[in-house]
Formats: sequence, C-alpha cells, structure tokens
Amino acid sequence: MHLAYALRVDHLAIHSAMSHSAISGYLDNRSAVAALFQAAVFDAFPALRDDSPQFVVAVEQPKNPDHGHFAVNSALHLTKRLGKKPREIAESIVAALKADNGLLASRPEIAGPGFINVRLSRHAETQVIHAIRALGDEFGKSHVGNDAPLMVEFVSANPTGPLHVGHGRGAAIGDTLARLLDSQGYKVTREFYYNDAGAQINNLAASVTARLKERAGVACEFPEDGYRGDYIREIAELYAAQHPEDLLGNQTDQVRGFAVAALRHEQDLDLKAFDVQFDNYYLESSIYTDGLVEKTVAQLVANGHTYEEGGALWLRTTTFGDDKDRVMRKSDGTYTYFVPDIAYHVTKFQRGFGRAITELGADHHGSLMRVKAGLQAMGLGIPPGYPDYVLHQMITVMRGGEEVKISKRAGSYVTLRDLIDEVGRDATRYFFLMRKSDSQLTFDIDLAKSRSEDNPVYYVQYAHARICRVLEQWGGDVTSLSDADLSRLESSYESTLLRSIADFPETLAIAARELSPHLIANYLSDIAAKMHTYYNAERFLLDDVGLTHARLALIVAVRQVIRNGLRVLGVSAPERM
RNA sequence: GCGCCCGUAGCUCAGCUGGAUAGAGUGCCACCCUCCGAAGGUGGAAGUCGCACGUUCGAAUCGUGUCGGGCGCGCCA
Repeated sequence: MHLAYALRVDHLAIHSAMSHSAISGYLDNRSAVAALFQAAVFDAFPALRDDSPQFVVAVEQPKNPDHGHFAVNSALHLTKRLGKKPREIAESIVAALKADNGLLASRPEIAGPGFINVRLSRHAETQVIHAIRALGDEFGKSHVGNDAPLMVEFVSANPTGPLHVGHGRGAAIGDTLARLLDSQGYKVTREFYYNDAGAQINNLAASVTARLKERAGVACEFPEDGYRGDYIREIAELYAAQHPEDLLGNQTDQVRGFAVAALRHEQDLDLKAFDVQFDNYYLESSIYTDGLVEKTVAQLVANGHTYEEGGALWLRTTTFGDDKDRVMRKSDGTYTYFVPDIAYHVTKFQRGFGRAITELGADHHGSLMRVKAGLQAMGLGIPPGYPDYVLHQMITVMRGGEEVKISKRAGSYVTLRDLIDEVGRDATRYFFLMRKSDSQLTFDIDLAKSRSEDNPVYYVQYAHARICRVLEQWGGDVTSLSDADLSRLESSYESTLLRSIADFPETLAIAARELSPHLIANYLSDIAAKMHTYYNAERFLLDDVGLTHARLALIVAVRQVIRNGLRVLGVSAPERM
C-alpha cells in the first residue's frame, strides 16, 4: 500500500472537508499533499495547533507548469499571524516535511513571494490507475450526501404545448444535477410540477374549442391570447374523432381534460426521447383539491403577515426581503398562482426533503424571492435559503449562420423533439450542458450535427471510441493489465493525463457543490484533448510488451473516467463511431 | 425607475476556496502526410479581463459606483 493511504488515516480528521473520494479509501493527490503540508505546518509552528479557527492548508494547481504540480501558499497566508517573512516561513515548512513521504518527487521549491511548489513522484501519480480499476463505474462517487433526501424539480412546463428548446435546457440541467447529486450520495427524487389548473389551461381549452368550431364551419372568434400552434388543430382533430357527440367542443370540462391529457402524453414522449425520467409528477390541481390553498392562506393570516386592501388579500413579503407585497387572493375571490407555489414548496419540506433544488428558466426569476418570503412567512422552521434555485438563460438557435426565430405566440418555435430528431440526443444534451446555465447559450445546429472533432460532443466521444479501438487492435485481456509495471510511464503526456484523471472525483464534488453541470463538460473536453494529444504523440502497440501494457493500463483508466463523466451528463460513450 | 443575470482574444466561451507570465475552441498565419483514421498534426500572432475607486502582500475573481446588453417587475402562469 502506498504511503498516501497512511497519511489519510493520520489526517483525515483534520481534512474531512477535502476528502473527495470517500468511497474508495483512495486519497486524491491534492488532499494527500494538503495532509502532508498540514502536518508540516503544525510541526514547524506548534502554536498553530491551538489556534481557533485552526489554520487550514490550501493547495492549488498552478496554471504555469514550471510551478510544479501543486502549489502551497500557506507561507503567504501565515505572514501576518506569525509576524515573519513569507520565505522564512516557507523554509520552515519545507524543512518540517516528513521525509520518505513517498508522495513527492523531490524537495519542494520555494518560489516567488513564498509559494511552495511541489512535484508528485511518478509512483504517486500512477496510483490513481489502481484506484480507477478497483472502483470502475464507482470512481468519482462520494458519500458526502449521507443519503439525505433531496428533490430536484425541473421542466415543470405547463401542459399547453409541446416542449421547446428552453424546456430542453432545463431538462438537461435538471437531470444532470440529479445524476450528479446522486453520485455524491444524496437520495435524489426528480419531480415535475404540472400547472394543470388556472387561466392558462382554460385558455388552452378555449383555443381547442375555437379550432373545433372552425373545422365545423361555425363562425367564432379565436381567443385573443389563445394558442395558435398547429398542435391545437391536431388536438381538435383527435377530439372530434373520439367525441363525435361534441364536434363543437361545447363540453368545456371534457375538452380541457382531453387537451391536457394529449399534451402531457406528448411531453412524456419528448422527455423519453431525451432519456429523462421523473420519479413523481405533482399536479397543481391536487393542491386545490387537497385544500392546501385554504390551509396555506389560513396559516399566513394566523401568522399576521397578511392584510386586506382594495378587496384583495395581500402577503407582506417585504418583511422577508421582497421589494413589494404580493396579492394572494384577488378581489374576485380567486387565488393567484403565488399561493399554490408556496403550498407546493411547503409540501417539499414536509415530505422530508431537507434540501430542494428548483430548476427554472431565468424569465421566472421574479418568483424566487416571493416564494422564499412566503415560506418564511409560514413559520414552519423552513431554512431561510430554501429552496436552492438554478436558473437557465435563454437559448438562441442558429442554423446556417442565421438565427432561427422562436415565437410561441406565432406557433413557430423549435421544439425539443425537432432538435433531438435532427441532431441526436447526445449532442442536444451536451450542448445544453456545456455552458454555464446562467449565461445565454447559442445552439449551433450545424456544429451539433457535424461528425468532426470541431463538434465538442463528438470530440469527447471520439476519445472514448479511440481507446476502445486501440484495445481492440491489441486484442488482449484488459484484466491482465493489472500487473503492468506503471513505472514505465515516464513521458510528460502520461504525467499530465494521470494527474487529470485523478482530478475527476474533485471535479464532480465541485460541480455538485456549485450546482454547475458545465464544469463536467469542460473537464471531459480537457481530458479528451489530452488523450488525443497523447494518442498523436505516442504509440501504444509496441514490441516492448512492458511499455505497451503500462500505456494500455493508463488509457483503460482514461476510458473509465470519460465513461463515468459522460454518464453523469446522460451522454452515451460509444465504442466505435 | 427597481431587481436578477451577463460584459475576458476577430467569434463562441472557460477561469475552482482571491495567487506567480489570464486560458481553450474556432478563425487567421507558417510549417508537416512512408504513420494504430489527414474529416489529421506541430508551432505562432492575437486581450487596457467594459470603466473607475476600494479591500489585500496580491484582484478577471471580493466590495461600492458607473456604462453597455439580456430578462423580470399584473389582482397573468
């Protein structure tokens, strides 16, 4: 066993916060270096042991390769506390490093204002290959979530039309967040909230009725805010075929129910094509039928956060940070959507989800503060930040260098299904995920369709397929590579790749903490680039069997990491392309 | 007017808990095909990190202000 493992036992208590791969017993390089230096700092300056808060060593990865594999800046941080010059402190820390730690290639250098630059021994670098082989699909996972129940709510489209590209981005982000948090040990539930009550649904029914009358040749005016997409005509046709007794759509409840069911079915098919599955569908209508609206209002009134004005009932959300108070019950006696929204989020908490993530289009961000304020006003002990929100910005779709105009009112918008049919599920998901969710996204259809390395998805998948192809040519049994002599991995390409694949668990941990799926896409793109560079620079199938096996053992590990990463994104890892 | 997001290379975008000479892809320029895939490879030029002030040993990163763009601001959802 490598000494890094022993270090972990010594210092895990101090560094539990940075132990990223708890499942494995494998300690990532950064944490191993941190543990080594933490001990050295305390040995060099024993008084720091008793400080509160205790000094924690930070380890960073320098951009400049001349600065080593990792850099420790503790000497700079301790300047003030110790009243010494940073370079002196650095000298003391380095002098206190445990010899024979097995982790470092050489005595660390002190550079610049007082950075300590460290290089890993090649032996330490190669340990990750064993860890990846042992863990397989589990490599990268962690238990930090402690099986805590967590809900990710996403898509939550009104059943008033097919899913469009914006819903697609939400679906990709929400589903990946769910996969990501699952990988970190949370007990994740995916939920879709259906706004199947209220004015929009009536509007939908009215639109269908209008089309029914139209096809029957009965004069009528189309609702001003009606839905004009062709799918309304299709629903009218279906309705007419199944309900010949009501060709004019006069049975409003029946028309409404039919239209909602038809659109839900369509949306389900869209999501299935996107490989997104929900554990639960929560119907807004059930909030009314279960009496939760009245209950919520009664609670808010009892808590003294409401007042009547102009015949309406208001919630004083300004008490909780909102910029204006909000109407709960309109003067006509009906409720605004705001009340069921609060009631819905209360159910999340009461159903045991100590953490909830709500994924929404950024155009709904106005409702965030209101809901959070409403939850606080309920006085149920819900944590102040509840729930977490992840918002995604708008998408611009480009084809042939031109923007494809999206207009829901005109009924001419790019549906999610269109996109999946045209560019494929993998590319659609990856493109939605490769940018930070709160920046706007340009979706280049031509690029997404192209089968070349210019295409970011193709580039990553190709790295995976390429490894499969090399192994296929080799023709041996991959399990036999566990005996490979990894000390044969001497080139800088190999060092770079080894350290990159070792970063995978930490990348997942950060992406989960930041709720940022794009970090995974960036990471995979980086690994793929390094793999392609390696492939172009070196050969794998050589007369030298020892070197061949060592290199194959490395790329098998790379393949596993790419596969595990793509799985989190919901993108396939093809063996050939 | 108020709130949220964004402003980094010609273009599309990264930049982790503040760190050393700010990165990638694409485009541009120059070289390179006896090769497990030339639909490729190697190298190069290219940025006042919108602007100003502040905090700090150190700011693209944190704070304030300001300019520009997007979105939201209804007793609609």
